[in-house]
Amino acid sequence: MNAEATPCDEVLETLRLHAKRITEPKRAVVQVLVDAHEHLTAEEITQRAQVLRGDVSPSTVYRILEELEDLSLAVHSHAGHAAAVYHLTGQSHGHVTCESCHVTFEVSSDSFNRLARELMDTLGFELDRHHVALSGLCAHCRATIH
Amino acid sequence: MNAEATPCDEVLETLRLHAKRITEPKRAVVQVLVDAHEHLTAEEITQRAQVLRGDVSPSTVYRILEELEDLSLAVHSHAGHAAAVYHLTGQSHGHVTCESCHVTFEVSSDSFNRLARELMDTLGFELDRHHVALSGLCAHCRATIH
DNA sequence: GTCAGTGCAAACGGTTTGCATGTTT
DNA sequence: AAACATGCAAACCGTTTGCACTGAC
Repeated sequence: MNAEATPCDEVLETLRLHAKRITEPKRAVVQVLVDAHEHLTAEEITQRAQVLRGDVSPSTVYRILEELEDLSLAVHSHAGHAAAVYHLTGQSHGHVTCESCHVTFEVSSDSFNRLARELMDTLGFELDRHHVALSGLCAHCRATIH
Repeated sequence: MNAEATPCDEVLETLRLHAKRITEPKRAVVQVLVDAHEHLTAEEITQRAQVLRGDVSPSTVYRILEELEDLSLAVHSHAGHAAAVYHLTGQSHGHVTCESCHVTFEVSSDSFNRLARELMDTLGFELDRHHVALSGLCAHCRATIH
C-alpha cells in the first residue's frame, strides 16, 4: 500500500534501473502504451506519440519497442496478415484476431492452458501464447457475413 | 474403389472443373506441393518448381497459390516472423512453429477443438485453425537452450 | 565530454501489381 | 481468335539499418 506511482512512471523507472536514458520519444511511446486499452501497431503508436510530442520517427518507435521487449515490459504478436501489434505486459493471455474486421481479443490464460499442456505432453512443445494470434471470425462479422 | 488418379491429377482436375487453365507452371507448383511433406514457403515452392520446369517466376507462384487457396485446395499460415508457409488441404489440423529452429508441426484437430469450442462459447469467435500458427519452443530447442 | 538515443533516408524481405507477351482453350 | 496465364520489373508495406547529429547523463 505505498503511494503508487503512475503506471507510466513505473515503466520509466524500470528503464532507468537498466541504465537506459529517459527521452522525450520514450516518454511519449510509454504514455501511448499505458493509455491504450487495445493492441496497437507500430504505426498507430507512432501517430499517437506524434500527437503527444510532435516528431517521433517510426524507426525510433521500433527501437523503443524493441528495448521495451528486451526488458520484458512489452510484447508483440502477429495477427494474420497485418502488422504486428504491441502492448505492455500484464497478466498472461492469448490473442485471437478477426480476419474480417481485424479486431484483436485477449483470451484468458485458462483457455490456452489446456492446449499448452496438451502440446507439452504430446510434442514436448512449449507454447508461447503471446507471440502469435490465432485468427478466425468474431461474433459480429460471423453474423454479418453468413 | 475406382482406379485412383495421382493426387497431383486430382488437384489439376479440380482446377479444370473450375474452368482454370492447366499450364506448365501450375503442374510444377502442384507437383511440388504434392511431393512436399513439410510446409513450404513461396520461395521454396518457387525454387523447387524451377527444378522441375526451369523458369517459374515468384509472382506466378503467388498467383497460383492464390488460385489454389480460392478453390480451397491449399492453405497458408503465418509462422512467427517468417514468411507464410503453404500446403495442400488434407485433414483439418493446426500449426505450431518453433521460434528457435522454425520447424512447423501439425497438431491434431482434437487439440484445437476444445479451445475452438471455448472461444465460440465465450466470445462467439469462430476459430480458423489453419491461418495462424502458434509459436513456442520445440522439445529439441528447449533441451538445447535451457 | 561522452555515449546512448534520435531523425532521416536508404535498404530490406516478402508480397502484389501493371503491363506487354505468350499459351491454353 | 479470345481469354486467360505468364514473366518481368516496379511498386508496395512493414520493418531494419547506416549515418551524422542531438541531447541525457
